[in-house]
Amino acid sequence: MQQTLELSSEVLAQRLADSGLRATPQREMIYEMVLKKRDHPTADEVYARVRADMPGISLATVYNCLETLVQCDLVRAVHFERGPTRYCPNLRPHAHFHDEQSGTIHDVNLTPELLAQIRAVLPPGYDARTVEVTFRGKASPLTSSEHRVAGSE
Amino acid sequence: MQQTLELSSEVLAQRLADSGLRATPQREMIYEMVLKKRDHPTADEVYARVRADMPGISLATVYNCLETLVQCDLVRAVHFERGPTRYCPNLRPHAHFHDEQSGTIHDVNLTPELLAQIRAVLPPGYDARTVEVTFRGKASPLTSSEHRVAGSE
DNA sequence: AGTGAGATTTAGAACTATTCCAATGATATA
DNA sequence: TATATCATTGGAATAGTTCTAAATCTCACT
Repeated sequence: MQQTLELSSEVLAQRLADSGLRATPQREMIYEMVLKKRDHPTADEVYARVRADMPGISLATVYNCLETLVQCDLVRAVHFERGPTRYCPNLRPHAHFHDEQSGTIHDVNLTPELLAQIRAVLPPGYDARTVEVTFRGKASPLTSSEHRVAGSE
Repeated sequence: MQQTLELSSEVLAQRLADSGLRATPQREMIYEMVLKKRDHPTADEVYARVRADMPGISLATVYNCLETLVQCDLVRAVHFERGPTRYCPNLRPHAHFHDEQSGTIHDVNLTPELLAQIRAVLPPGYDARTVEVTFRGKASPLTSSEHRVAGSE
């Protein structure tokens, strides 16, 4: 598990610089927070977590920073159902399993092969930048704790 | 193309009855409207279309009826991005291609085989009721008109 | 046909999530 | 250090949806 071989703050600073943006304490804090707990928080949840360490931050800034992180390809915004946008720090190809009973979300790895097969259904002329796969159903309690990767509170 | 071999109003009445609900003019009208133009309208768009024929209908009723149709499995609610819920009358297994330039949505057929393969990535204990596949990208104009199945205005 | 129970519709208020805005504060560069 | 630009902030504004309470309709039963 090489998580901090490259410091996330450096990755952030680099990506921001690439887009002509500045590294600010708010952006760093929010990026750290989203990476730390690898679930799918809403802006409000991020706001709550960040305020513990940075009490003066505003909700507008949380929205701004999350949007910036999305622009820099450091997190992804997802919309599982109607309701608040959720932010996903997992950048590897994966599907989302939405447990309808608990409301939790589990990441499920996708192989490049399967992704290629899915893309193959597109008629010529369709150029997909991204592919999203979402399951909805129930995960039986016994296995859900073992396989659980991430979920909302 | 056997679209009205079984009258859609009868299908609706049956499904409603199955759930102990009544067939009302508003429910029938909204169901007809959604079937007639097979795109992915928002509640507001349905409201606008329905009002032409039924001027007194309220937006709340449109929301209520659409929700009822979703409960009866006659249409599906989809959320492509932050923004209004869209309603999809296509009940066959299909993916959605979201053209990022035009904002239009195209249905893309999915084979049962591919769906089975996708489901196969789930670890044991995960029981998926539904699978959703969404592409985002651009459809080149030449082919998009040929393959276009449905889109928002 | 009349009546009551419950289902349905309606208008508008309330609510949630998000964006906009104008003022303030921070930063990099000349 | 002045200046231009970028970023943050709080509050107002907006969009989409849900809630609420009253009016209306429908059905089953007389």
